[in-house]
Amino acid sequence: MAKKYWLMKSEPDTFSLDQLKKDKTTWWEGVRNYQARNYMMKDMQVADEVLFYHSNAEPPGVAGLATISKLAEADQLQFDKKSDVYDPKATKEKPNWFCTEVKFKTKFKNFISLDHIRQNKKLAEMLVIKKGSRLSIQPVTKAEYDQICQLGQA
DNA sequence: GCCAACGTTGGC
DNA sequence: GCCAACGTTGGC
Repeated sequence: MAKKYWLMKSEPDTFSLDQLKKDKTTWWEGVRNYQARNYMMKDMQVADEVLFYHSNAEPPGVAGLATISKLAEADQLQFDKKSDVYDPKATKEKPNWFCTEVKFKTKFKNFISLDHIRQNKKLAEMLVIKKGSRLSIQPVTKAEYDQICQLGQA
């Protein structure tokens, strides 16, 4: 299957690209949106490329790159009563939420701010700049991915 | 199955 | 901290 390209949002106060660099890999836990979950469960493949996006940040934007390192497995936080993303309806036999493992790849030389994306005509179709697009995992095209890489590493 | 109320996201 | 946009919940 052809490689796919994604944008994954994280709040740097919660989990930043620098943290991922330190940890090397992380399970992308805590997603509680079905559309985002389905992307992880059904569409993501090992070696898919990821734009690591800092949301709720100053400024918001793409901080660097990651890759998918493992296919989706049950999100362990759904079983953890102390977690604020605990799901009482989920059981180990029938988990409700899944997440992939994400591996650090690159921290950009140039942070690509949301503003910067908006100003680039080649990136005009990206979901992240569409009004009200809150989805925390979004597909991107290869062309968009390549363009952002080029800007980030120039 | 509709839809109003409510909660969350995330830029500003 | 505000609030627009959107997703989810739950009564009917």
